Amino acid sequence: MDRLLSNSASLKSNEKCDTCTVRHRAVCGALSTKELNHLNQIARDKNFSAGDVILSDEEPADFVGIITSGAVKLTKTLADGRQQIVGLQFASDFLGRTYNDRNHFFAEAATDVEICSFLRHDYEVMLERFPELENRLLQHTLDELDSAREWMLLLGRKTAEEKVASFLLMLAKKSSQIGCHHNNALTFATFTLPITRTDMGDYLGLTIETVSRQITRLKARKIISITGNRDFLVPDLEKLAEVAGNDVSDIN
Amino acid sequence: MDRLLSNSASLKSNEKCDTCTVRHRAVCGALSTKELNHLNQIARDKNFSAGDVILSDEEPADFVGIITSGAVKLTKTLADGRQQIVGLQFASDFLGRTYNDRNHFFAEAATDVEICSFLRHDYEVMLERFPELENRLLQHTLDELDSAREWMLLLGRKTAEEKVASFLLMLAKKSSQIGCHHNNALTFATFTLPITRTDMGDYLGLTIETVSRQITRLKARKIISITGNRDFLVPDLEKLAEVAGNDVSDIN
DNA sequence: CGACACTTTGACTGTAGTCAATGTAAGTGG
DNA sequence: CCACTTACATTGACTACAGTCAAAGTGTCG
Repeated sequence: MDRLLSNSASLKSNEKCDTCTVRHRAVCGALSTKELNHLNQIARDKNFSAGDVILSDEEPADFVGIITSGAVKLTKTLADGRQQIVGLQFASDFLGRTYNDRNHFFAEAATDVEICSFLRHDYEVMLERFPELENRLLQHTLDELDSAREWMLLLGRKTAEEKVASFLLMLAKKSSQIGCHHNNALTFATFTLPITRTDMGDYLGLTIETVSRQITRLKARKIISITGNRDFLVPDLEKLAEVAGNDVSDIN
Repeated sequence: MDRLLSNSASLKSNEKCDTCTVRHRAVCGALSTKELNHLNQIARDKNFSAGDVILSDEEPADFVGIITSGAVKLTKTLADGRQQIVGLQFASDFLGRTYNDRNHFFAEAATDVEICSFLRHDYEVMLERFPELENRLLQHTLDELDSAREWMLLLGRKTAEEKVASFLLMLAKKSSQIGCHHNNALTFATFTLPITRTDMGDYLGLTIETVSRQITRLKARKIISITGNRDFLVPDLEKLAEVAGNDVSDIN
């Protein structure tokens, strides 16, 4: 602990957890104030600029962490350069692989990113010490698995139009979680794309041209409208959901 | 417990765990003999015939379990009937969703299936009581997430030929885990398809016709040969891996 | 043997990919 | 302030890979 306390500049103060914007949504929300204090002691902030590689599949990662701001893309690449984004993570998401020193993907900062990080080994000790923390991580991992499987359906069976609509719908729903809820019947949404068209293609298993064409079509059909370059407005989420091809039971 | 003990016919005896073929690979491998005894008390065997629905995404599932024999496919379906298999599970895999009474997919028996099952609530109590068990479940879930992401790369970016070759390679590797290891340099493999061509298509995001054509091509190129109808022989795994487009670092 | 389910093969089509050019916006330096 | 660069996005013409529709082939079981 002395080792960790020595660099006081990058250490988080106790109050930092109290004012943390993601605390309740993140895995640490499972902990009591006292327990949180222990975690606090070993946490340190890391900052990345858009484009930075946060984790590589080549070298073992020595840390894990919770994203406190920004967007992170998890990518896998074939030998000839074809790329697939296998996960997009935002504030409050857990980043990194416990119990395995090898990642099977890259994590890249899609925007500027702030991470509340822990040395992997130290964090694993905490997991052992606080079963609630491990339980919360398990639940988070199960949710991620559900999302991954939802995306498998999209990649394997949806058309280009449905793929693009599904992605925009996902962002629209995410933004409304953070922004204001209208009286249960949320009908419209605005949001800003956190990633480029190329990334959209890599996330949806499409080329950038196809993504662009589908966006143009959705615009022409008045299902979306674009203000500025990356700012989207969806006037009727129901209509977008219809195009996305989700059946009623879908939550994601 | 009385309630559970009453139906002695379907109860597992203590010895059953000792002779269990999947014990060491499954999540219960984390437990000591004494702890295992507790789990044993609440376990009961369930049997399903090929085609049976094991879990539905419509009704909440009240049980979870470990597959002791057979193959289970996890499926998701769009409103118009397009289907995607989002996971294939075999002996020793954990089936079901803890901490959530809603499944987001169907689980269907691809072959006849035997499951060592637990009431979901009872199992969650065990998870709380034995942190090693929960830890093992977390690790299993993390591995499943890794596999799901590997499959996202396949679905989003691989060609039909690469998809089929990847699937066959996966089965070949799985069979050699169960069968005999040759002195580290395993060059050939034989295995039996656990699923139909239709299922292969649903797993790979292809039509049955495309799957069939690609298999014919691989046969013509002598990369695989088929004995009987579902029995495959791969003379040179390296060559198959090359067609599958996996880069060297891939483990799965 | 016939019925049925599953698989293969063929001819044709269509969706998304490829290649190429143009458009747009933000930033740099003369 | 304007020309220039650079990165990102859109649009167009053409192509190809996988999908669709249809028919024939194979194997299994009663």
